[in-house]
Amino acid sequence: MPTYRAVQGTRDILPESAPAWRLIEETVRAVCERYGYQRIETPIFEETGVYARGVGAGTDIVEKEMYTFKDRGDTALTLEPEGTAGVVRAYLEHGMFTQPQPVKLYYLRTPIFRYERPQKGRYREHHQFGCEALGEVDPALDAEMIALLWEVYGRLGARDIVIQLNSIGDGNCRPQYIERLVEYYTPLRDDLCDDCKVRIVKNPLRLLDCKEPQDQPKIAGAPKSADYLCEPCATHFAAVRGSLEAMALPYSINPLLVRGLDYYTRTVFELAPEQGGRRQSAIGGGGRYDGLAELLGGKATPGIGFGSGMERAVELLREQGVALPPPAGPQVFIAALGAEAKSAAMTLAHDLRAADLRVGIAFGERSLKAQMKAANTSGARYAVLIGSGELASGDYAVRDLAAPADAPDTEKQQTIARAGLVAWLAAQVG
RNA sequence: GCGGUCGUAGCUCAAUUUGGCAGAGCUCUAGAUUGUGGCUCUAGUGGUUGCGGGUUCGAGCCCCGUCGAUCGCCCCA
Repeated sequence: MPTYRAVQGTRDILPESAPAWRLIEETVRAVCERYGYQRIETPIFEETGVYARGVGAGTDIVEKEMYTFKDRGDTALTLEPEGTAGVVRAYLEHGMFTQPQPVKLYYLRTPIFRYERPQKGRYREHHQFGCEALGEVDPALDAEMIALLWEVYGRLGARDIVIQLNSIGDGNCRPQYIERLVEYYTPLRDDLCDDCKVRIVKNPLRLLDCKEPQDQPKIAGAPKSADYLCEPCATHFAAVRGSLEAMALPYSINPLLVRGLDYYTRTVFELAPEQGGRRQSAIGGGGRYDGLAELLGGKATPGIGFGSGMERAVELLREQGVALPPPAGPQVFIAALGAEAKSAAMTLAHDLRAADLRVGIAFGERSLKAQMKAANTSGARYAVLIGSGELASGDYAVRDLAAPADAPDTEKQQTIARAGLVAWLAAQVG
């Protein structure tokens, strides 16, 4: 048993999952750029205040899930627990409010750290891609972003994904709504599950997504945020829905959808596989955060964004059996016998790679048989054999590894002059 | 942070109701006439049975602790 293993809740992303990661990354990049989003990468740690103030001191993330430490200069730092706050900090720091608004940014494969109890689809380190659009309140921007996220998963080939949408109001109407909610729940208090007894004080919105059967009837009768929106929020919400309908996106309103970060206002949304049912299966979620920039010390700047978990996306593709592009193995494999031939093999490999071919070489002093075996396993189409005969004549043996096993050797193998070999192979595999 | 299940070679698993220096398949390495793959055959590498205690003449199998995985809660992507 090895002395060290990956620490709890972290995992290695091994070559076998590379095709899925690559497909997701390329899809995200292409779709984001099509929607006019530009890539941004922020540091994976920030001063703790960025998250403590941005995400909200009372949230679980800040209260008990952040990886916070002091560096050698005694600065309080925190490993990024979510993607938005750092991007907003960068927007303010670099004066992006002087650019044409909205400023549309995306991040990809950003590591996110949360000290949680690991389980399937939930890790202490995971990666997200996400988008942030700052400096514009237009509800069309909300709808466009939801469309973007939807398109990413559509292009990936994921099936049965649903969009859930809600509005939780803003600083004007939400406090009043929460009051109503608490008023409604207070008389029912003794009858609530233990978690909800805490929620009613600590995080009333969460009352709405309790899963205890005993509380479901109470949830059904509870006031819903969408019914208590102030006029501007109601207008905004209606416009978002209108734009989604204009694009024929199959969303559904979920009046019970709330999100855990304090900075959300108005629009909140989530993407999840249809049969998952449970919230943990959400593969992306976000919303508007019109108050966040101010919390971070900037001038009032509206914004909207989402984050989407890439490990969950990889798992989703695996579960749904989405076809992935095969890994790019070598096209040509070179086997050599003896030191002089090995040297010639290195030269040939170098020339072939300069001609953009993917080339493998047998290392070590293996028998030709072993080298041919390696060539076969590598998946290469052609094997080039170099021995004393080839060196003397200048004609190299080239074997077609894709030929039928029962074909005669004369059909599988031929000799090609070294001088024309690079061009010949390039033409064959090109 | 709480509760359930589980933890044997790199991988998938076996080891009679507690007892022989712990086995198989796959992978890997080397061979099966001297320089040739895909099939087959042979052999080998590889485990102080997650770790640490305890009970016992004796534990992979029983007990406790611990670490980890997994499922659910909490929360989130």
